Amino acid sequence: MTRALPKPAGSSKARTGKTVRLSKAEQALPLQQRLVLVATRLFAAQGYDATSVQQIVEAAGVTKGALYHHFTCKDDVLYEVYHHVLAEQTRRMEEIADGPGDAAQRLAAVVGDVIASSVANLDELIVFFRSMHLLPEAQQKTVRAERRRYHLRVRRLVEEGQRAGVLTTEVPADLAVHFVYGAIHQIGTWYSDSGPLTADEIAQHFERLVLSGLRP
Amino acid sequence: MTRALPKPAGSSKARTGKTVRLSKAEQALPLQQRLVLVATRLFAAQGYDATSVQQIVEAAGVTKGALYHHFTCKDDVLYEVYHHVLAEQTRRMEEIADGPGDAAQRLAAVVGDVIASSVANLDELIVFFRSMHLLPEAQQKTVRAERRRYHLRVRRLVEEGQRAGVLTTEVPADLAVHFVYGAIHQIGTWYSDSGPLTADEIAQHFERLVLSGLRP
Amino acid sequence: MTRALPKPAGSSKARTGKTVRLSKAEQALPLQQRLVLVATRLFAAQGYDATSVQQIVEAAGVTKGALYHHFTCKDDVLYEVYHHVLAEQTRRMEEIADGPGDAAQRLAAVVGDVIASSVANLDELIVFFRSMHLLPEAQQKTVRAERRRYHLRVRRLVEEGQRAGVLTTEVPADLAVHFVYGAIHQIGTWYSDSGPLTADEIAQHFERLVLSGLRP
Amino acid sequence: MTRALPKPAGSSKARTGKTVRLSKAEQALPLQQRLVLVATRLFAAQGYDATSVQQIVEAAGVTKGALYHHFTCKDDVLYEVYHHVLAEQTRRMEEIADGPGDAAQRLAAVVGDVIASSVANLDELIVFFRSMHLLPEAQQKTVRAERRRYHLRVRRLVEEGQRAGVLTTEVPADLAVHFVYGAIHQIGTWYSDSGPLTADEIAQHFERLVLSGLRP
DNA sequence: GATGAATGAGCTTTCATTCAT
DNA sequence: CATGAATGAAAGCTCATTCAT
Repeated sequence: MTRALPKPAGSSKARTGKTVRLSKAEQALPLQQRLVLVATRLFAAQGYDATSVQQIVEAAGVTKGALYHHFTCKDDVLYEVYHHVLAEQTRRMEEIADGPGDAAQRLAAVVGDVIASSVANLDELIVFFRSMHLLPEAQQKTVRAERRRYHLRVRRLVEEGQRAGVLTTEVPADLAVHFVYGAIHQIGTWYSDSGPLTADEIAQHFERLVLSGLRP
Repeated sequence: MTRALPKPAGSSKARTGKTVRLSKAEQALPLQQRLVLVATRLFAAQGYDATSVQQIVEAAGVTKGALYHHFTCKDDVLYEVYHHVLAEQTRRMEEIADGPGDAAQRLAAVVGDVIASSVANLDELIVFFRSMHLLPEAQQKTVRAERRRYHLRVRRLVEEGQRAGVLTTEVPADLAVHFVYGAIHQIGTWYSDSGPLTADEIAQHFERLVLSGLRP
Repeated sequence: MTRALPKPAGSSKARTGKTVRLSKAEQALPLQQRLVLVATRLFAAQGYDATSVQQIVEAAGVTKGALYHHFTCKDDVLYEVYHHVLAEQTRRMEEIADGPGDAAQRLAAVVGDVIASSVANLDELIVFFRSMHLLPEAQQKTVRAERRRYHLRVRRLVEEGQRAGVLTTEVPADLAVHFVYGAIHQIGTWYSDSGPLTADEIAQHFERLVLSGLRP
Repeated sequence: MTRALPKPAGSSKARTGKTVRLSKAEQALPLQQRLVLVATRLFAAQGYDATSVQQIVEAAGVTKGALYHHFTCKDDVLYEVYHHVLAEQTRRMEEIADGPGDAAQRLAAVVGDVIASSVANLDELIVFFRSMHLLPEAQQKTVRAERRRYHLRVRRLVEEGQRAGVLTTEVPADLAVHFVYGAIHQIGTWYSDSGPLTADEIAQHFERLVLSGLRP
C-alpha cells in the first residue's frame, strides 16, 4: 500500500458538484448554442469524461432528449466546441496574417491577438488541449487537419519574415511556430483574472519575448 | 464469459484497443512500478477515464486483486504517476539550479535538461497536463503545491539573474518562468521521434530562443 | 442534428439498416394503407420492437405527426396488420368453405388457396406469427378470438367431411386442423421466391400430403 | 383515426408484469444456467425485446453486473437458448436416424421424439421461432447453419426411404421435411397442458398423418 | 392536418470496488 | 497474496408520445 490517501467521497465521475450559472443573455441563446456553452464550462472544470450528459442538460435547463435532438452523441458536443474555437481563431489569425505590415510586425500582432482571444475564452482553450484526444479517431483527424492548416499559415508567415531578413534563419520556421504557440497555449494552466497582470500586459510581454528570440 | 463476441464499436470507453508491450527490463520491475509504467502509457494513449482498471491489469499481466493490493484506488495510480514525474524533475532542476555558473547559464542548463527529460518521458508529460484535473481535489492540492515549489525555485533563479544583471528586469520573473515552461510543456503535443529534429537540437534552439528574450 | 456521425454499430434497435422501397402503385395508396404496408415490411424484416416509429414514417415519406394522426399509437399500427390479414384470409376461406363440392374437396381447395395467399403476402404471415404476442393483452384477445372463429369454421368443414365419410374419424378434427395449418404457417420460415418450387407446386404437394393423411 | 383502442397502461416494454418462479432444484443451478432458464421463460412470455435485462436478473435473484459477468451482452443470452435447444434436438434426432429400423420407421420415431421433446420444452420452442430473427446477423448465420445441418440429415433419411421404396418419390424430399416439421414447430402456438390430448397422443396422431402422406 | 422540438421513462452496458475463498 | 464472482451506481442513449405553432 503506497500511501493512505483520503478516499474520494462520491463516485469517480462528477468529481466536482460544479454547476454552471448562465447570464440572462446566455439563457436567451438558442438551445444548441446554450448547450455548447454550458458543456464548454463543465468540460473545462471537470473534464469531458467526468462530465455527464445529465449535468449538461441540467445546467442548460432541459432534458436529455433535447440534447440528443440537436447532437448525435456526446462526442458531437465536444466536437462542436473545437469547431467553434478553431474556426474563430483561424479567421482572426488569417485576417492579420494577410494584412499590412512586415512579417515580424504581423507575427507580433498575431501573438497579441491570440493571447487576447485565448484569455477571453479560457474555457475553450482548456477543453481544447485537455480533451481533444478523447474524440473518436475520425473526428480527431479532422481537428488535427484544421490545426495543421493553422500552423502552416503561421509558418509561412515566419518563412516570409526569414526571407525578408526580419526574422532569423537560425531557427527552423516549424520549431519557431511551436515555440511561439507553446507559451500561449499553456496560458490556460496558470492565468487567473485576479492575477497581477492584465491580458494586455501579458500579450505585450509575450510579443517582446517571442520577437526578440526570433530577430536575426 | 460464455463466448467472445465482437465488442460493439461505439463504446465510449476503451476508445482505442491500445495494448501496451513491455520490454524485458520493464517486465522485471517490481509490480508496483510496472503497474504505474503501464498505466502511464495507457493514460497517455487513451486518457485516464477511458482507461479501465481491467486494461491496466491485463497489460501488466496480473489481476485486479493485485492492483488493489498495491493501490487504494484508481486515483491513487494516477497520483503515483505525478509523484514520480514531479519528484524526478524537481531533483534534476535543483541540482542544476544550485550548481555553478551564472544565473543565465544555469537557467539555460535547466531548460536544456528539462527538455531532454521531457522527451525521454513523453507519456508522463502528456498524462500530467491532460489528466491532473481528474484527481480528487485533495490530491490536486498536493500536486499543485509541489508544482508551485518547483515554479518558485526557478523564479528565484530568474530573480537572481535579474539582480545580477544577466537577465532583463523588464519582464516580471513570474511571467518569464511561465513563458519558458509553456513552450516546453507543449512539446508533448507535437514532438515525434521521427520528426526532423533530435531532442538535443530542439533543446539548443529553445535555450537560445528563451535566453535571447530574457537578456537585458 | 448538427452533423451526421456514423451510428455506433452496437445499437440494439435498428438491427438492420433495412429501408423499404415502394412501387409507384403503392406510393399512390392512401396514407393509412401506405403506413401499414411499410410497417408490415419493416416489422417482418426487423421485428416490431426493433422498428422505430421514425423508420416507419421515413420509409413512408411523412413525419410522425402524420402517423399519429391516423393511429393512436404504435401498437395500433401492428393491430392493423393483423386486422388486414385476418379479414382477408377469413373472407377467402369462407367463400370456399361455403361453396360447392364435397368437404374433402373444399378442404383441399382451402389449403391450396391459403398457401397461395400466404406466399403472396409473406411479410404479413411472418409478422403475424412473430409479433402477435407483442400486442397489449386486450388486442391480443381480439385477434385470438378472430383466429378461433377461423379455426372453428375449418374444423366444422373437417367434421362435415368426417360425418360424410370422406375424411377419417380417427384423428380428432381439432388436431387435424392444427396439423394442416401448422405446415402452412411455417412457410414463411423457409419459402423463397428463388427456390426450386413455385407456390403452385407447393400448394399441390401440400394438398396431396394433407388429404392423404386425412382420408379414411 | 382508425379505431379507439384502449391504451396500454404502462410502457411498451415489460408488456406483462410476468414474473418467473423457480423450483428448489432450479434455484440450485449454477447462475449461468439459471439465467438462461429464467430468460427463456420471460422471452417466451413477453418476447426478447420486451424483456429487460432487469427483469431477468430480478427473476434470477442477482444484479445486472452478475449477468454481464457471465454473458457479453443480452444477445448472448438469447444465443445461449438456441445453442441449448439445437444441440439437444440434433443429438436426439441423430441417435434415432442412425439407429435400427427401415427409413420410414425411423422417420416416424424422429417425429414422435421431437414432438415429445418440443412439448417438454415449449418455452424454448416458442423463443426459437419468435426471436431468432432478433439476433445479430453473425449469430443468426451460425444458428441457420446448425438448423440446415439438422434439416439435411432428416432429408437424407427421407431420401433413403425413397430409394428403399418405403416413402413416395412423388414429393421432393426437401418439401417433405418442411411439411413434417411445419406441423411440429407450430405446436407452441396452440398446445396447452390442459388441452384434451396428451403429448403422446398428439405424437401418435402426427406420426400417422405424416407417414400416410409420405407412403408410396 | 402536419411539423419539429421536447419530454420522461426506461434500456443496455460499463466499471471501480469488495470479499469469500 | 491473489482470484473471480458479484455489487451498486451511474452513464450514454433511444424512443413513443405530446404539443405549441
